[in-house]
Amino acid sequence: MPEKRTGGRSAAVLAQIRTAVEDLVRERGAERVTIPMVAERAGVNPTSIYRRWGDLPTMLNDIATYRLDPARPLPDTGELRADLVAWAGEIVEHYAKPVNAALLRGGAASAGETESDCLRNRRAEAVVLASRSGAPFAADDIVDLVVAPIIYRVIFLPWTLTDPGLAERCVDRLLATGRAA
Amino acid sequence: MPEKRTGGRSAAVLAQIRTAVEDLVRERGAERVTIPMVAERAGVNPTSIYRRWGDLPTMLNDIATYRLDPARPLPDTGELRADLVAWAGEIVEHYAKPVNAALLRGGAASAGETESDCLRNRRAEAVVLASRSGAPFAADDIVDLVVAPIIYRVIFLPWTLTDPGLAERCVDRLLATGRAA
DNA sequence: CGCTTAAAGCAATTATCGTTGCGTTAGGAG
DNA sequence: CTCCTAACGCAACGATAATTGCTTTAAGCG
Repeated sequence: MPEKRTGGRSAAVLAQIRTAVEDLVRERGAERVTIPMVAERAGVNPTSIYRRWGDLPTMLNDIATYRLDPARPLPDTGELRADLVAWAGEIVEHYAKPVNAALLRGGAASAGETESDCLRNRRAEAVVLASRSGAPFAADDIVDLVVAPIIYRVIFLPWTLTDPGLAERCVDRLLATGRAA
Repeated sequence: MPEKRTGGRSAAVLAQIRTAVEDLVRERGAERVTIPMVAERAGVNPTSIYRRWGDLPTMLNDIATYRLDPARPLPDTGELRADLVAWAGEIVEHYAKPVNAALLRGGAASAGETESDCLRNRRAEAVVLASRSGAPFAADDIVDLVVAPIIYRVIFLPWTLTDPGLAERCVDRLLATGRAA
């Protein structure tokens, strides 16, 4: 049995590295971060990082993936629109934090080969929400009409994220399209 | 008169650098490209690049900006839907090329401070198209409903760009929303 | 509680990046 | 054609990133 060692010191090191990455990425932006830098901030030897991930983009992707809530409960008020608004609001709120936005941008740079875990999760959530209410629209519609506009703003127009009506507007457009179809 | 020297050798060097960047970015992804690398591929001295752009993100942004047609004529068939579909189709087609997608991702990494020229142009085009037909919807709607879904797919789901109905679907959603409002 | 060995630390080495000063080439204006 | 100088090439340097061999620590298993 291949023994793997995920706990104890390794876990501690990993945690230190994670917070170091998050701090640095927030302070300087994903691309002005280097591995030795992270190592120093984390109080860890650079070698450990090189050996574990090999490469900075790889590491960033991994950290970014972890960052988003693995299995949080989805909103379930019984009313579809309210659920969707709450869900979209969570996404907006999450990426309104500069750390998460920076990590997303960093991840975007090396995305494109396989769908990043990051967004696959969102897609899955969308499917759950859609099917729960008898699926008046496809998961793709949710992605196109809610996720995409939000993520686009996060990456390219971050200062528009404070707009309080954003989530609602996206959801209403989605519902309108669902009705029309 | 500030003499500027845009032709001859400088132009040749620039062209070599451009194709080198495009090749490398396509081959390895924007994050794994370095300036010395580009210089070698271009058969040019690294110093020239450092002096011209200063650093890599700046250079990538500049190349990417150039890449998208600076002042091409917008489609004008007289019919709104056709114009929009053609316009959206152009964007899809443009970013369906791996080079352009990779450059966009590279730009995304350093975006967020100021709106990248890249997307500002698109926004401007959207305004023109909207106002031409008596503006049944805001520029923001075009961005949210057409640009965002496309760009989102370019970055995170590039393999879905081959979908031939994408542009039309986005435009139709936009028109539906316009009617509803 | 020991054994085994995965993972972290350490140190020395190599590779690579980015900078700078200076000489060379050639674009553009007169 | 000639002059001026912008832009490129070259070479040397300092700084930092990445690699590698070896040692040390401690996770997971019996």
